Amino acid sequence: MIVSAKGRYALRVMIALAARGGEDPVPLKELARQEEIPYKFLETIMTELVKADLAESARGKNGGYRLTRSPRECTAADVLRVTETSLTAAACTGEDRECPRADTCPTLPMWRALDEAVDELLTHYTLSELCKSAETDR
Amino acid sequence: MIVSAKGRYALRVMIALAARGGEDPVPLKELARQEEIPYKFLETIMTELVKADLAESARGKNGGYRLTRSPRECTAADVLRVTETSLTAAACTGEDRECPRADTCPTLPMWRALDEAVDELLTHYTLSELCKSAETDR
DNA sequence: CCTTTTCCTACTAAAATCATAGGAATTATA
DNA sequence: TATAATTCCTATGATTTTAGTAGGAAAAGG
Repeated sequence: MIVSAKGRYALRVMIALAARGGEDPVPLKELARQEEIPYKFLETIMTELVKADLAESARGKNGGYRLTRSPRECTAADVLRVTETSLTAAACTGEDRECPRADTCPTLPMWRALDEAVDELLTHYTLSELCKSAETDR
Repeated sequence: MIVSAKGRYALRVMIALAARGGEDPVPLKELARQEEIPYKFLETIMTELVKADLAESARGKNGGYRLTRSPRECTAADVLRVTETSLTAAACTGEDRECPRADTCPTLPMWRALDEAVDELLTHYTLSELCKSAETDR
């Protein structure tokens, strides 16, 4: 499975926030209920999204979360890069882990192509588009 | 990480077999050494590839493994479909696990698009092409 | 019969994934 | 200023997946 539950939850929540339009912060409780995501798990997810500056929080009564950017300027790739431990196809394609076989590895070009294809596709989906398809599809 | 070590090993071995040209079966011992893959782990991998009819085995002395098909008719997708528990983006996109939210899920179309993109790319790489790029690249 | 090989059945260790628990800090508002 | 609603922080636990190991049975060639 390419995308973890965490990533799917994160995307759903971001889309839900986008659908709300934006002014008032939405409390976690409400998001968790609406999206059927375990409350405490979602808490850890929101923390990551806030740290990554994709969402911002307001503490205390009437607090909650909202997006930092316009839904048109936030892509699925942005979100998933935060939640997924790795979006790259193979260990060898990151900057960090260069495997010793890299020079002669026959599969490396394919992994790179795969990375690129995935990245490009995910970058094409913005939150606002994802909102729209939820309305119009089916 | 999209592709497991098992899948990367499997591809490397299939490419190695393709590179040999084909008549004589290649013993596991030799493949494991050449490709630097743990012997016993590779054994389990080969079992799966044989069951999936991508490779065939010859037991006993002078035995080993060889490809069942021409390298031109075996793609990376064929190999990875055997080794990866799931190549689909999200749990909801398989035939088996239809999540209850599928009807209104805003992300489902994207997961489907992602699945298609990955599949198409991996289907374009045949073993024979992967062999070639190992020779000509760099 | 001996050697080389695959085949079969189990087991295990480590890592990642998916959460849960409990309480402290902050804020609006009555 | 008390209270309720909220996020923030730190830690822990359960389950699943991944990656690999162990030991020997079965087959085949010479």
